[in-house]
Amino acid sequence: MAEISSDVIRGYNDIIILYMLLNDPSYGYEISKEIRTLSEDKYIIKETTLYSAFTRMEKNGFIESFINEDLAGGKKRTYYRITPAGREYYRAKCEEWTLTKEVIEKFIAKEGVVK
Amino acid sequence: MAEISSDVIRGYNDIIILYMLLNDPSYGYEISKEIRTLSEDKYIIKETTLYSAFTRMEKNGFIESFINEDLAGGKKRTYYRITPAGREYYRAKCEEWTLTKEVIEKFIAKEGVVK
DNA sequence: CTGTCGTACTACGTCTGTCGTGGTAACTAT
DNA sequence: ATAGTTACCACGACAGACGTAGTACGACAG
Repeated sequence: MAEISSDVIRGYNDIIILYMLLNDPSYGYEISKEIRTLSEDKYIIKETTLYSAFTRMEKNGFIESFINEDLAGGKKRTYYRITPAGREYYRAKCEEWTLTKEVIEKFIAKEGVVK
Repeated sequence: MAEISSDVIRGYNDIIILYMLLNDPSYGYEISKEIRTLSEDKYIIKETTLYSAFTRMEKNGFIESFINEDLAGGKKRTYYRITPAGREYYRAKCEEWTLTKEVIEKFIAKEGVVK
């Protein structure tokens, strides 16, 4: 199974993470597993990448954190919720994706062109 | 006209440049103009990005440089030619693109899902 | 004959996102 | 007991992209 290099996915981690928050708040560990599942094991986000994305996006106002303390055993978990600015950012990034995809495909040679 | 951010294109500059060398050797200035033309002004590669990609890819054995000294006015120009390893790298990157595209599109919400 | 524009690079330093390493801590199954 | 899973964070390294600036030559306008 081929895997995706980080430089190739770079710039898309934000929208991947935000996608996971569109409907409900969630937290790091769960999001990382969902990304893996949804991508059918093709993309496994690194923990540090994920958590540093949280920090960055919260600083930028795209997500908000809150702590859930009502867990069994008195454990805490940091949840994230997408903000309106985050939704707008997500939407813009999706549009950018469409454009980028079109551009890149101009540079993908059709079978046979690469002799 | 929307423009493409560098993080989004990161990881694809290599294949964009190599695509330009598939048929014939070329040089920096020409390649940059061709990228602009081919992408219909949607992607304008920065000079420094281009030239540092040349250095990197030559180090990796994907391209070879040679100097054309037979230009009017005794001018010199550095040309680049793709190597067999470069062709293989290009091919592999194109495959990776296909996979990446599929993965990312799983995280692009369909109209209406983003309420 | 001076100045600007286009051609064709190169050097240097900065920034940002990703990732490797390693650590903490509590619960859960064997 | 201990290995595994859950859940997270700090620190530093790295690499690619980019901003700024500089060189140098030719063409062409005024």
